[in-house]
Amino acid sequence: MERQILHVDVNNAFLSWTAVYMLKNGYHTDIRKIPSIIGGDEERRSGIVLAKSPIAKKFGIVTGEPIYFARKKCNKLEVFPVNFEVFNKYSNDLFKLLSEYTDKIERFSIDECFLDLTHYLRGRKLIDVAYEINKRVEKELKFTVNVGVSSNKLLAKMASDFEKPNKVHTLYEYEIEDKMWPLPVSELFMIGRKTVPKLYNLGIKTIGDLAKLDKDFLIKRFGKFGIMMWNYANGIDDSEVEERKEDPKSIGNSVTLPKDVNSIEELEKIVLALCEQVSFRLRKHNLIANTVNVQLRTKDFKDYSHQKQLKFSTSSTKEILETAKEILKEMYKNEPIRLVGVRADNLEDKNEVQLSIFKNDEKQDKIDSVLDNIKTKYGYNSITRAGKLDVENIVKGKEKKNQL
DNA sequence: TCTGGGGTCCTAGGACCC
DNA sequence: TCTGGGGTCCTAGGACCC
Repeated sequence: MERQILHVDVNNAFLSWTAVYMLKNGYHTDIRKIPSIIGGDEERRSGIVLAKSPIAKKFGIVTGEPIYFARKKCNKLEVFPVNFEVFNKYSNDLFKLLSEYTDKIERFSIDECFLDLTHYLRGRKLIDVAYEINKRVEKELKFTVNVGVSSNKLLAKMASDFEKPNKVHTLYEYEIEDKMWPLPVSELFMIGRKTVPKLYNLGIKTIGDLAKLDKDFLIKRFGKFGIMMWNYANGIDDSEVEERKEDPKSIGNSVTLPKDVNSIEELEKIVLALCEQVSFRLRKHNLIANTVNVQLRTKDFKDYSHQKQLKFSTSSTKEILETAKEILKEMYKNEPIRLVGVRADNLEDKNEVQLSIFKNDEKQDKIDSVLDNIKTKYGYNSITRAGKLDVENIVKGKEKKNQL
């Protein structure tokens, strides 16, 4: 039985949501209608373009490029900051509206959802539901979405990426040849900037070129990734719409430093702040981690990371911090560091793990839980450990940025 | 005034075991 | 003399996504 899948994608999400929020709060200009972007903080060296208005796009501004470059392309460009509280609110509003149509709904990212309506159409046509969602979102939420209509997730997602904004598109199997195969291969989901030149060297320029290629050749050349590329180019995707994302597989926190840091003492303070974030979020999810990973980025953008397994899984700030410091000491080569990250991996559900008497440090658990309650109640920065104070500004506000 | 931060998944190579 | 082969686990790095 053919499945009935929709993909809903918010047009210029961060910019649209900011526009709606500002209009609602008395601002008279709709920033969607001027050359504008949502950008990071240039002084904190996180100044990249996160979203752009259609007019900004016409000036050649692309997502991900430094704001500095974007300004050179358009001197009238207006730059607005991110506000994840606002974004999460509108994201939730959208999810709520879409949940009226099916229980089988997957939040793919802050601004994208998949809906499986196979058993929820009640005699209606999928395309009619798609148009209704498109119209309702615009009318009730004041921002616009593209809706992709098809029989699997990949095709629905490719469809929603066709002409924007505020459009409904179908991409059924019989339409693949006409609608998808002529597109440049870079448009295919999962074909990124490293793969495009490799395919280009093989004479593959369009998705159609890729689809018609010998599957075994691709497997030999790209392994598992080759199978996936070939399947996607041919519109094949059996993956289910996941009603509920399982627990995260890792939890991390990283920060670009306002200035390069070249002292282990300074780095340790930053690691402390990051460990507090990571372990706090672990406990919030009721998860414990078996592996701690530390990432460093040098001033010339070389990334490296080291990890260490713990004897016993934990969510204790103290234990994660101790391990992270050990790793840092081992890997740090006395060079200017631009970014520091801490990540907890190999997560397990705390309730499902039989806690041994030795690893269950009840006293530390209690301290963490008291601190967590205060943080939850009064906001994350209401309480800090002694060493953290002078890096507060660096990490300040970051906990609010965590998408989903 | 140049380049975020949150993730997932895959691979190659080394250690170690039988 | 000439140094297997399969399997698992771990690590570091790199690809991709939004």
